[in-house]
Amino acid sequence: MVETSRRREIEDAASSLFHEHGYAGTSVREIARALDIQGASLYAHVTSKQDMLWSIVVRTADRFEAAADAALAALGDSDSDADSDPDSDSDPDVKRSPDPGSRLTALVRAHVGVVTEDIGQASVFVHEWRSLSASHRAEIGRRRDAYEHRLRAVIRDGMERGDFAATDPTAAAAFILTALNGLVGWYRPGGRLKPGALADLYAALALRAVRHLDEVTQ
Amino acid sequence: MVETSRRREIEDAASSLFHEHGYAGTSVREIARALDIQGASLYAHVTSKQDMLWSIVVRTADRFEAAADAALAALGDSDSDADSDPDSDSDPDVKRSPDPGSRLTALVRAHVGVVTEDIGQASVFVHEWRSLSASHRAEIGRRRDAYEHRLRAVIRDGMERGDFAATDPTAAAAFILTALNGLVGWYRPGGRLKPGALADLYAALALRAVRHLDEVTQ
DNA sequence: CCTACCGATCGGTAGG
DNA sequence: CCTACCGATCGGTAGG
Repeated sequence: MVETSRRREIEDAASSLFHEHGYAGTSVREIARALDIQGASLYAHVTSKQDMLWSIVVRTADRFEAAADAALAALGDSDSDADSDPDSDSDPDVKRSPDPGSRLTALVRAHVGVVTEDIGQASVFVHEWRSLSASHRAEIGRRRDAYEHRLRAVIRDGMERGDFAATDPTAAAAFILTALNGLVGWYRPGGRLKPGALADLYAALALRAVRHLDEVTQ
Repeated sequence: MVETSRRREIEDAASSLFHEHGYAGTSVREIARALDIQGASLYAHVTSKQDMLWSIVVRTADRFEAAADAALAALGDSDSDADSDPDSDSDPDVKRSPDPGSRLTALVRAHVGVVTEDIGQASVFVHEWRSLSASHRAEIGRRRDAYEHRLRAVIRDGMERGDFAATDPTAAAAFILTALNGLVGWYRPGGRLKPGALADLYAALALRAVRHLDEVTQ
């Protein structure tokens, strides 16, 4: 569909401008200029400025959730998907999840991957949700909460197993998640640190932040 | 001076609205309405909307820097101020600074204190610098760099002394600093976690993030 | 701190 | 995707 690819070009231009100047600080005409068309011509493809923001935010939320799902599924975590891996040789009644350290590492690497893959979209998702309409904001709020809850559950699990240091799971999850999201403020594609190296560094920092000092898992 | 306190009221109203809706998303008339005056009446006290933003940002930058200075000075760090503490009994030629772990803890606690003390101002400082005019943005950029450099220096020092794990000091400082700044997105005065408890939790998380696993300093 | 007002720009529509 | 245009709102000024 031609329409779909043009729509994608518009959202790409919009997300990079929203990233630079914010949603409220970007005019519809600036988005149009980046595409070399007239401001009014944009409305042949989108119904409103809010429509563009909403598409970008939803698509990015999808990407974050899919990446987290895939990362946990690759570990053989039966909680991460509706149907568990039939090749798994673990007894589902005894220990259904891999160790919390591995799960935390997987979640952090997945999150960093999504951010570095498209810094503009990730930045809009992280910063511009305040500009969403009330109902859209509420919907994204629920999805964010569920996403953060998953990280919190890993930390709580690690604490209960004694792998992680005693801390406040809510504060620890917020600390780590905001650090990961903070990447949108300083990561630059083509910079000194490549996405893979950043994922390694951030996974190590996040894991150490919650892990017991006397653990020598890595 | 009456004028100064009225000016402060205006900046308080502005920072809380900038915090909620962003600089570009807040109109001068909305700020005026919060003060129960007409939009045009604001210009008896400020010269422009940008002028309000700049005052808030400068004042908050001052607070962050002063808090960090005081925190390090209280440890007896001779680098933290122009004139060193005459009561200090440490030999300035051998080891002029306290251990990196204490310095990191002090900086984190100071930062969290500034954020929790006025979440609106801190939020504007963290999020709205993109809305500053070019020259103002450049000036704040330099001050932010210097502030972050100080944190980086502590981390590098800790690595060289062997107290901290091998990591990338730039990435580690950014990780920690963005986690601290992320507080403006979820800290709420009067919430479950009080400023003191938050400072303790965040200091522990930041310290563990960079510290060697086999260290048992705390 | 007010009323009255300014030019510029905003998001969006009509009609092709 | 264009030209032409809309009402609303923007930051800010004049003059009191």
